[in-house]
Amino acid sequence: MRQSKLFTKTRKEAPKDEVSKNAELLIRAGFIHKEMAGVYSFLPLGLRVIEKLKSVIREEMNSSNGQEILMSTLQRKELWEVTNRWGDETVDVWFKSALNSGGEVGFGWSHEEPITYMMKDHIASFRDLPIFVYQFQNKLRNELRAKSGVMRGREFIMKDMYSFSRDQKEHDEYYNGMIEAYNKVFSRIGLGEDTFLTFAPGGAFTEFSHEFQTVIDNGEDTIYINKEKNIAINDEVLNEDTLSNFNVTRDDLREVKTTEVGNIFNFGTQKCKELNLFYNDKEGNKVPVWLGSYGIGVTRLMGVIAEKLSDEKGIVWPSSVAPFDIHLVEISNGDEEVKKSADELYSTLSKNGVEVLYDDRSTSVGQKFADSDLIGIPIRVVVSKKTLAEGKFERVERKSGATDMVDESTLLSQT
RNA sequence: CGGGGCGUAGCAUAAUGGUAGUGUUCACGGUUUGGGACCGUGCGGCCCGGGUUCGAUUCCCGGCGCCCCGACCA
Repeated sequence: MRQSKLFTKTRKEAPKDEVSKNAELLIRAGFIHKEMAGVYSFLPLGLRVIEKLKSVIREEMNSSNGQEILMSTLQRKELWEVTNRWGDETVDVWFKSALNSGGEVGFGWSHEEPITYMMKDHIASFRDLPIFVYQFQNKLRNELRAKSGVMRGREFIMKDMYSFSRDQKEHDEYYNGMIEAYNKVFSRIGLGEDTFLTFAPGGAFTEFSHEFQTVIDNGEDTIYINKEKNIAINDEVLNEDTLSNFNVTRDDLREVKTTEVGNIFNFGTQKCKELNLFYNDKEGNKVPVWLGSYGIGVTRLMGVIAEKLSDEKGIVWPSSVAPFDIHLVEISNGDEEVKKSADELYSTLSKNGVEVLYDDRSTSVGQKFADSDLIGIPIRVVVSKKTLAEGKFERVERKSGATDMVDESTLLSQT
């Protein structure tokens, strides 16, 4: 994409109503626009990051036999009344609205109830199971206090997967496989080192649920970790019992601030019993389905990455989720030869599937480099009189600043 | 929801009971040209409602919005 056509502008200063680093950087670089507290729109660069994150997650979900769907945002009141989760006393984040034709609907803050109910259409026999479905959906939650930029919003994009299994064994197998899939996701998007599978409060059926917690300075959760023993425990469940369970003492653990980027949860058979989702086994017995739910906060991930993987100059996107592969910057100052060389490189790279943001604007070098650092594409390629004279292109790694001179074929294999 | 803070131009920031200055962005002209370059000209603003006052952006009351701490967080 030619940057001269990109409608978004960068800013030197962050708006005063944003204090969180993620929102400051994402707004300054033109990735997102704030609509209201806790609600952000995604601009071209931001949307590209979201789509990259989605495709990494999608690949791992598909590898785990997940089938992608898209459920509605509007949800039936009656469904949630069945499980006693419509009332504001039980769920305090509901957005609700009245239908002009009468009745009331809810805006989905979760999809466990609707999807379980929907599966009644498709699950009748043990032959129909297991089923694994997922979606990327905007969740709407009437949070009392939105905060920390895109980290805790009232509207956000979430990947939610649901597993429907015949029995506990089948459920556990998938659940454990999903832990592996999640680890792959976080590792692929550059958060693997600092993301921990964390034991957290369970529900009525299990002692623990599992959260994926990423270490971050302004995190809203506190967990206790021991890297050597590969143990992470949410402070909500840190007690003597838990400690002895894991055969550690408090002194073995280090306290860190984190944010929850993923959560996997075992519902057992309760949800399906409540919503009357049963199947017939081989003997013709009516058996309740096992439900598991697996979430990843996609927009929150964007914030975590922007915040964690950044320096004083701007964002440093990992290549797996960067909005473009290469930031091509021409320093022609009106020199036709330089301009032509950059144009040609842009065209060749684009034709060969390299995603390039081409800074073809007639603005100062300083402006271009500052914007480039702020936007944070992993590789910058500079075309100037200097590089033209050498017959090569200058390649700069955003993360390290490492610079070398390369030819076109090297850049073609840059993805 | 409890506590605290803040609403001035697209963004950032100042002063003021007598209608507002600066930086940046933007437009135009000129000089520059490997790190947000310089000079000049120009466009553009006091959150909403009520009160006090001859006069309110300023003081008072209410509302709305935003941020932070806490509580909450499937």
